[in-house]
Amino acid sequence: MHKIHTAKKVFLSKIKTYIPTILKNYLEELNTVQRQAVECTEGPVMIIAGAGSGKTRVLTYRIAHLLHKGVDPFNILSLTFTNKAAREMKERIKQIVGGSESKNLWMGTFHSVFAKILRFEAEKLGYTSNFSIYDSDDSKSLIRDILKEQNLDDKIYKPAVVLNRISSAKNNLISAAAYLSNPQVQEEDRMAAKPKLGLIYDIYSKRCFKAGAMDFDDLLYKTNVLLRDFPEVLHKYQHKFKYIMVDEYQDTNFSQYVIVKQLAALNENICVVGDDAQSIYSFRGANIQNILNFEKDYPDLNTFKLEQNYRSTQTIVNAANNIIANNKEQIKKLTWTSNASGERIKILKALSDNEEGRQVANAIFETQMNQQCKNNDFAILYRTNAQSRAMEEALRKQNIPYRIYGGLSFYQRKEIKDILAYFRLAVNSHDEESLKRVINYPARGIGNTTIEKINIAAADNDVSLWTVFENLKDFKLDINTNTIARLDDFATLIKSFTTMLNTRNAYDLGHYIASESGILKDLYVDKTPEGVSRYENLQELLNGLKEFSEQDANESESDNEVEANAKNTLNVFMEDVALYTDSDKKQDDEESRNRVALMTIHASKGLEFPYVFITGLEENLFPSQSALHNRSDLEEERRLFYVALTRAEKKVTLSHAATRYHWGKLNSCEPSRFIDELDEQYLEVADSKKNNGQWKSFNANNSNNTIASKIVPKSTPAAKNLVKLSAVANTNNFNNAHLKNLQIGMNVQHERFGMGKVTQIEGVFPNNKATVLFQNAGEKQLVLKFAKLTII
DNA sequence: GTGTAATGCTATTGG
DNA sequence: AGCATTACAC
Repeated sequence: MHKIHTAKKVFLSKIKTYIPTILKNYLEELNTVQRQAVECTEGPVMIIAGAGSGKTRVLTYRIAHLLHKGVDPFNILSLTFTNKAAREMKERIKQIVGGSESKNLWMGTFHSVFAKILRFEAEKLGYTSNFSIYDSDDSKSLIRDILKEQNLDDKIYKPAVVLNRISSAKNNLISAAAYLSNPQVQEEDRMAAKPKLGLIYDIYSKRCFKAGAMDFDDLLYKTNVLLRDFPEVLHKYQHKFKYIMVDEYQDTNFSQYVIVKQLAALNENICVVGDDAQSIYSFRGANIQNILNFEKDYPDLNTFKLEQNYRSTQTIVNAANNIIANNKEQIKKLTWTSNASGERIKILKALSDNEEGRQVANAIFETQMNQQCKNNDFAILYRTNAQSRAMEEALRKQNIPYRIYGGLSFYQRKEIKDILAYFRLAVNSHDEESLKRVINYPARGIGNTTIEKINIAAADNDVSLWTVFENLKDFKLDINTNTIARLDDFATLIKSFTTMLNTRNAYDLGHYIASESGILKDLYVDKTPEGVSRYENLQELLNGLKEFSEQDANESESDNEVEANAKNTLNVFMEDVALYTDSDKKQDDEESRNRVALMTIHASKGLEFPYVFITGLEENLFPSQSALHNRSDLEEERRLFYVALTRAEKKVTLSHAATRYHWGKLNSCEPSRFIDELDEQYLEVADSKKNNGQWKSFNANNSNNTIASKIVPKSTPAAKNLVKLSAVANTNNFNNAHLKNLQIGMNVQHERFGMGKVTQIEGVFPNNKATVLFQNAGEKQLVLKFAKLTII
């Protein structure tokens, strides 16, 4: 108690310096525990924050509080899970303490913060500050090359699997040398019939280094190497980051854990925030033990548990607790809410994945008609990205605008990767993956045989491809003079781009490269719809460059000491671009924001929506097939379901389909065990679970027809079910039969919108829509089978 | 060396 | 089903 009091005094004394903005007393917006967590700024702190418990608010205010106490923003490091979260948090802090202070905070994802530090310290590791960042496609492509060169079978050494192995080695701080010399690891690989994994890892690392490139895991791994091998660097950052905060701590891996531990070792002002119940990233090395063991690392720890949920209804909170109670491993906590009990969870049963989409789209439409709400009040969540297609089609048919988050991101599109490869080459010509990508795109007569010869020369002399390029004559290659000339032209082109890096801004140079490389023309000429879309994407990237180039110099001025007057160049743009994701893209206008959100459950972490649809609740899909055979994987799937449920504020709707396409083949599906785990008291239809079991007998391998009676002969028990189900699905269609004779000009009464007049009718009953002009509510489009309308 | 047809692989989640 | 790589004709 005493501590809290002191902290408040300090805060009050500071008030004089921030007169206008401070008037809002942020501490009063917090509940007791939240406030304690905010005010406990010294020493190790762990905040166990249940879903919707105001975690972001606590983190934000804690930083604001530190600033008010007079801590220099340069001394605060805050690690978030996404760049978007960092941006939003910065924005809120700015509102509380004012802009000039918040700018200098170090805030971002592990990857972006430590990429920045690595660029600063690159020389110590033998890199230059302009190193490339390989994304996983680059990494896999490099692995494929290595396999070819080593004559290894890519069916045994699948690139994705190899990369995973390398990735988990790095995340556990095992170097290639350590990997090769560890008898246990070697034995493991021999047993798995993949004895060459260590060799591949070793070559892979060397090739990345030669190309001046780091992959995603290197950004963490090399940071560890830096802090381990250069004590003066460690000391520097230990002194710099006097206060460290880590969000979503349950999803950090060993490599991240060690970085944080090292940096915090001097001051021990380390605050981690997390929820073990929401740990869902073990597949990329996240270790739930980091949060479970935090107490052992810091025995004099202060722990705060945020257990009151401000987001969801009681039904949702209780149902989520009911689900997570099935997990064995967890920190005990009781999440509760004082919100209303709210609506029960609804379950939609569909015959096929397409029908599931239709039902979800209809339900959204219906909710929008009954409750006045916007498109962005809805989210459709799924376990795998492939499920988005059926949802998209259904939403398009209903004319409901939507936006897909994740999936194939903008920056992963071929045309974007192509132009970025040129940019990367301009910044770092040794970047091997970029060079291979565009050396003959657009086609300039440099074929595989020539590239192969250069490859061999580079490998024989242990230099990068670019070094061979730059010194073609010295390598005495067996290439005809014509081709030599083309190679020289290409090298000259790239060099000319490089020389312009410091003399032109990002947009000018980007546009110049797009046109000089021939990409702009190549995409412009293609008038197919896909080609047009590619051209538009390229334009969008260039627009982004333009915005970047025109950024107010003041905005970015404070960032760091170097490059005082070179903030708008292409190399600066390229520093972050590899770490951008779709959700980092700004979307300020109402039109692009007011859309139904479609995303995987993983991508929904940290977000909230009034209405949430969790789709594809089927065995082998959710929980995923690969999670069924061991307890901890299954528990992670269950935590994933917990995360999905707790995204919702008002209402959750679950859906599952009896059949689903998988690789072009129709499969039958059983409802998920997670539905059975939900207590019936939380479900809208009490008997909705009763007939689940009978679906097992349904086999739809030879049909893609959605009309039930046509699929299976009526005599079988399964057929009876189907008829019954389709009847259920159809009841909605006919409960508005009295509207069959609705005509233009008729006066009608709506449950919510009041009196109105029909101005237009389109479509055929019962799938028709009417446009009604209401006296008070304005013009509305109503689908008649759902509309709460009466003819007057 | 380039363009098109055939083949084969993929889809668990992501920075 | 959709995309990427490979095979083969020009």
